[in-house]
Amino acid sequence: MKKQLQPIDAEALLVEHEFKKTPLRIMLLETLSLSPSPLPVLKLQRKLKKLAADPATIYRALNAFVEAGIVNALTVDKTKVMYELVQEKNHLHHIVCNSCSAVESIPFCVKTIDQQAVKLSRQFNKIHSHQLAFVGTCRKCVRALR
Amino acid sequence: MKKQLQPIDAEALLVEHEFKKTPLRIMLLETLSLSPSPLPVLKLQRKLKKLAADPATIYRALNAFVEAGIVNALTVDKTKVMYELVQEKNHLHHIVCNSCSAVESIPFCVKTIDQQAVKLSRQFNKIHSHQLAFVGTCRKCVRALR
DNA sequence: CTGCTAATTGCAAATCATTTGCATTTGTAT
DNA sequence: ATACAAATGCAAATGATTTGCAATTAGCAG
Repeated sequence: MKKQLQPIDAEALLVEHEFKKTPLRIMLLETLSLSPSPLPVLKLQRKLKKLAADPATIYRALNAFVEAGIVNALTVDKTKVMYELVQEKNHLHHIVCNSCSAVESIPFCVKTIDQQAVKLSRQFNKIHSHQLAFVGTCRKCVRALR
Repeated sequence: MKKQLQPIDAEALLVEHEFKKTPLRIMLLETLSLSPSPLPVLKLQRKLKKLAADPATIYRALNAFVEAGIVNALTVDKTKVMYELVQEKNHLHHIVCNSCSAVESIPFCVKTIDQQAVKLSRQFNKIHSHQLAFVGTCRKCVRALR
């Protein structure tokens, strides 16, 4: 049972977030929405090569999307930043190959990890480690911010 | 009930992993072992300033430790790499403030996340998101490697 | 304790992904 | 169609991390 990839309405998404609809941004969002796993910048550049897009422009677009909460930037190891569309079903869980760096998104949430972990490890052969981080605001900052 | 920090025997650890016992490495491991949370390179540099250690040396030591499995490199957001000692009780879970970037290690494992999540969010005020990644080896690579 | 050898370090230069300034182009509202 | 702000391309800047190489140091043998 493979996960069905829903193509998104990139233009609507851009309008919703008050971005101008440019070819690069549209194709960027569509590319992300059609990928079964988070994409590193290099792969995005390849996918967008028809547009002869400047790296700077791609970075600017990605950063703007992250800022707007449309896209999630994922960093599993030091050097590898990957981007993925933020979606309902997407709870930001991933599994990464420590050999070839392949990444898969995992379609379940923390709440059910326990039961799924076993299946998961069979699919992926072997899990060596995992990393979990919560992001929030600590009390000190909440105080400081008001 | 605060977590007790156990100072480690840095010299023994170095010997065990066939590293030479140099002042920098000893202090580096001790610093990491006494920190309640993962430390970014910048803070490590500050802590080691008595030794006037060259950044290159610190990076080399950290990379060697990570390679040896003594230290874990944690990257929560794009630019911030942090290092922490790998310890029995340390299951590589963290909570990060999205305002000041403070990081706390979380003393429980995935298996009990469900029950702990509530307490956790009270302590930390508010959790906006979380990120979980498993690292392992995919089938393709297992095949390729033999 | 002394000397030997390989590992470690400091320094300076190189690297590489990402960011930035600025002039030009493009999208959108009027 | 026009105007203005936003987006882009290009080249240069940035900044953390890495690397080459010569000098130093730790560990070991005698």
